[in-house]
Order: sequence, then structure tokens, then C-alpha cells
Amino acid sequence: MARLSDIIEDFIKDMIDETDGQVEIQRNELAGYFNCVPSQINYVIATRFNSERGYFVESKRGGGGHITISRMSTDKPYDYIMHIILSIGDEISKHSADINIDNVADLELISEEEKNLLKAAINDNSLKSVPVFLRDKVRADILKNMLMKTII
Amino acid sequence: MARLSDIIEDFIKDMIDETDGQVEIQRNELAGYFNCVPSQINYVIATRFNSERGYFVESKRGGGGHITISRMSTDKPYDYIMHIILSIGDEISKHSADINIDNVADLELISEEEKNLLKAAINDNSLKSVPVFLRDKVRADILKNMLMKTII
DNA sequence: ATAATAAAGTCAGAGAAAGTCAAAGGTGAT
DNA sequence: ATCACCTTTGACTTTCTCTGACTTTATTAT
Repeated sequence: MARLSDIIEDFIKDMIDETDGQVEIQRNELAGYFNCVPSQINYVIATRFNSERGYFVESKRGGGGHITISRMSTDKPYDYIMHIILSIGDEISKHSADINIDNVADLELISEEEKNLLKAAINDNSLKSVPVFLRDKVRADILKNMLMKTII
Repeated sequence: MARLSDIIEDFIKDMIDETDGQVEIQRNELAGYFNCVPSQINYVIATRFNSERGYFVESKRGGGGHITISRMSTDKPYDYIMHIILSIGDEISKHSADINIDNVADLELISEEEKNLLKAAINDNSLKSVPVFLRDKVRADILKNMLMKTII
């Protein structure tokens, strides 16, 4: 069941696709279009267009204010995946791992099949025998190791 | 005498049949339909739609939340993968896992990329934080879970 | 300069949905 | 009649979304 936030997310993503990786929106105008409070736009941006998901957001208040959302460049897939690997750290939650995997899949750096395998490898079903206090650590190791394999 | 859980199980299976292997349900709605507490739906899913039985379950909480149940593909070529999954048992060595992976790759049931990812996921580098006595068990869980995903 | 106006930002609370877990209740085999 | 196992229930928890009042910042008009 697609929630309003999902619809707004798709709308913004379509705009970004049409404008080559960057878009400038007016928060109030967008909120008016979708008949919601302006702060919902902030919510969508905070949860869907954050840096973990590969976006960069700038804004300006006051008259002529606006929000600019940029998709990170993927000119060099190797560098981008390496950057993600380096950013992962010693531990990662399933939720956060999923976001990273979706991210590289959205950028078409890996295929749908590879995405599915990555997600299957790090979900709690795969790790059910690992003591809970160790899971996020093992998850990080697996994810980094697998991502590394995609650029070798 | 069919218990309520059996009835719910059949109901969900019928939905899956009608929708080509995958269905999205609302836990509360379904519980309302069957006049039971919502957690009974969790019970049915945990006992009838687990991975041993060939299902994959994902879910999302909060507004717009839902539960998605996917059944493995019934295409003939994949019987072999199911066979391997069932033959793996509770534990598997890295060597033995590699042999199985090469096997399905040789039969072209998975691509080269998928083969590489499977191997990366279960090697000792991925599992370096897992106590040695648990490694072969975790390896088996990951391998089975990933192979299952290839036939969903 | 100052005031008015026009944006965007923050944050906490309400609401919506699913997850967990342990206790209670049935059922079937011995 | 008992024991082991399966099912049902419900109180409590966690996660995700939506809303609105209040704050901050930038521009424009006086």
C-alpha cells in the first residue's frame, strides 16, 4: 500500500531522472501539489534522499528559497562501491545494509539478481545461528566482502 | 478438524496461487477477516511459510505496513537447486559449499556473477567474526537462504 | 535601517501498522 | 490420565508516517 511519502519519493525521483541527476524544488509548492503539510516534504527528504542513499541535499530559506537534491555521480562505479565499502564500518544493521544494497542497485552498479543475493546473504534468516550481539558485525563483513567481489 | 491456522494457511496459499507466486497482505485486515488476534497471523507465517517450506517473507511496520510472502518458483529446472538445498543439512564446510556452488553454476542455473557472490558470502573472510565452531552452521544457513532466493 | 513578508527547518506528539513472547488452552498418543 | 506438542490469546514493544505549532533565515518594501 503506497503511502503518500512513497508517492512523493517517486515523484521527486522522476524529476531527478528527467533532469540529469539534480533537481530544485519549492517545498511549499510541492506540499500544495500533494495536499500535505510542508514538513512532510522534509520527512520524505530525510528518509529517502539522505546521504546513505546516495543523495546530497542543499537548501535556502527566505524569499526565493528552495531545496536542491542531487544524486551522487556514478562516473566511476569502482570508486563509488569502494566508497560504500569504506563507509560501512565494523557493524551494520539489516535495515542499513538493505539501504546500501538498494542504493547500488538503483545506480545499476549491480543487477536485480545480485541485489537479491546480497539481501538474502545478510538477512536475519541467514544469520539466525549467529549470536545476536555478533550479527551486525558478521553482516558488515559479508556485505563488504560481497561488494568487493562485484568490483574485482 | 481443521484448526483456524490451517484455514488461514489455505487462504493465503490460494491467494499466492492466484497472484503468481507472491502476495502482499495486511496483518490486521486478515486478522479481522478471520476474527482472530493479529499475532495469530504471525504464528501461521512462522509455522507454515518459513524457508524450510520454500517461502520468503518480508514486512514493513508503521503506516502503510504490510507483509509480503513469496513462494519459490515451480519451474522444473529449479528442482535441482531445491534438491541441493535439502541435501545441505545443518552444516557445510567451505570446500563442500564451493563444490555445490560450482555445480549449479556449471549447469547454468546461476550466472558467473551470482556464483562469485555466493562464494564471497560463505568464505572465511566473510565469516571471520563467527566463532569457528559455528562457522559451518552459519555457512549452511547463508548458502541455503541464498540458493532459495535464486528460485523465488 | 527597519519592518514585513516569504520561504525553509525542527521537533515532539498522534496515529498506523507489524513484531515479540510468555501464558493459557486444546489434542492426540501412550 | 498424563505428557508432549500444537494453537490461541493478549499485553507490551518497535517501527514508520503524518501533522502542526513554533523557529530561523533570506529578501523586499518603507
